[in-house]
Amino acid sequence: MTDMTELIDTKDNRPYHHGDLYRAIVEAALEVLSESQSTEFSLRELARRAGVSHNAPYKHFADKRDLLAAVSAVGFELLAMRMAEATKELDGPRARLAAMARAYVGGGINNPALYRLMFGGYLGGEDDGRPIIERTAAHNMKALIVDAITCGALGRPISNTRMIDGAILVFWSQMHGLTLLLVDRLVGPSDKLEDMTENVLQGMLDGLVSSIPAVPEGVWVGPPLAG
Amino acid sequence: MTDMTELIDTKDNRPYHHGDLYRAIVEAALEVLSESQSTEFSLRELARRAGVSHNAPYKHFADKRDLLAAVSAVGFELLAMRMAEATKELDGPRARLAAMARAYVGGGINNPALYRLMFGGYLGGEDDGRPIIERTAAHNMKALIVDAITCGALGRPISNTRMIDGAILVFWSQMHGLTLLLVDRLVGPSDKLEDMTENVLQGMLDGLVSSIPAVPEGVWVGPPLAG
DNA sequence: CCTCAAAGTTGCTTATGTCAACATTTTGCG
DNA sequence: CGCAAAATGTTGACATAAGCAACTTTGAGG
Repeated sequence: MTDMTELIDTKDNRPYHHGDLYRAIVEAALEVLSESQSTEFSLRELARRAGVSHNAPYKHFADKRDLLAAVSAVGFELLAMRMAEATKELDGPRARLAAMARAYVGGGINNPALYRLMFGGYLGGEDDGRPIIERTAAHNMKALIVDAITCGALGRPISNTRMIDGAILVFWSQMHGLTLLLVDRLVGPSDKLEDMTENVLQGMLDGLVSSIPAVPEGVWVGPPLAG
Repeated sequence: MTDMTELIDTKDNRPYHHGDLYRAIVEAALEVLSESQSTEFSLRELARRAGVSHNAPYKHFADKRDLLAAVSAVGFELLAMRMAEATKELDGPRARLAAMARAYVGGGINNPALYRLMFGGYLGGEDDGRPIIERTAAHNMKALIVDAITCGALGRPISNTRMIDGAILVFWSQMHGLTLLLVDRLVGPSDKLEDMTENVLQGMLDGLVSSIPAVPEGVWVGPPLAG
């Protein structure tokens, strides 16, 4: 269990009535989410767990969507930490990439509901322009992948951004897809996760080493930054 | 727009009070789903649209989850049709696989909420053993991919089931991941979908042609059949 | 015809999201 | 220090939803 205490973005730290409701609510949400594996919990339930009245959370979150966005952001931070942790002691860029892949897939399996929430459209809100926070969180995560690739995970250092994006696109979709198929039990069993990841990764990296498909003009890879 | 009239699995066809509420409700759900791009509509809303009382749907669906499972099943059928349609006139197995990939990704982009619903855990219900229907629907879809691969999409016919599953695992996760990254706008823009699909597909197929990673012992690929 | 089960209806209970008005605490500032 | 304003939290209310129960209508089959 990674310690997530530092992660939650408390707007301020002055101990008030409750002390730190914002954090308490987000933590409760993470709890309920991983217990029930569903986002269909109620704000009131979270309030109850935090020992406050049913309307207190509204002083910190505009609505449920807003709360879920915050949870999603924490999820991205956790995943990024997992990936950073997994690669910390590793030198070879390829080994690092492989470790990241394992961490990525493992993180998803570990808490499917959180993973689905993170990638489930709560950060796409171009429509109502609400959540910006988790975009940057997702972006941080991407940076880790970029790093491994530029440093030569594909046999040589890469600097052409089109190619970097191309490689990331392949790597990321592959891992993302594998994770979700595992999460949704369309492939499995998930205790063979390591083998499967290794397998898929191996093939993909071989393919990338022989030819990196540069991304077409105008394509972006990674969450679009605010604006 | 594909005609989906035939797809919906009406339990029986006797025209009763309403005539065919089951179908009407599922159709309403598909409508609302693609309009609102959210599964957070109410059964009552569907009942309203179908012109029946708020409780009528419960004669056809045990609960909301059950209804969503049925919708999900239709989604799989639609996707399978799209894929079949896209490959109908094509001979070369590789061209067929590419066309299927385009259809798969395109189908997701076309109705993100439906796609998320399909792959969003409503068919994993080992926990409560509810939905079986959509598993087989998903399975039918897989068959199309198997076909293309066994027929030589990777340069030669493949018959080793471990290798077939390995190839499908790679192909499927890659397409699935790409689709969801596009759907969630983590990569884009989605009007460059064709280019990106082609790109990713190209690299992946090249990789597969040179070496097909056989799946490890005990791994399954595709929805586990009932039981 | 007449009975019965399927299909649909009305009404109730409990729970939720969210708004509004009110109470309390903290902070910032003269 | 002292107080006004902002930040937090509370109570109450409203509209709406899920789902259960009891009742009514309708079509099918003996």
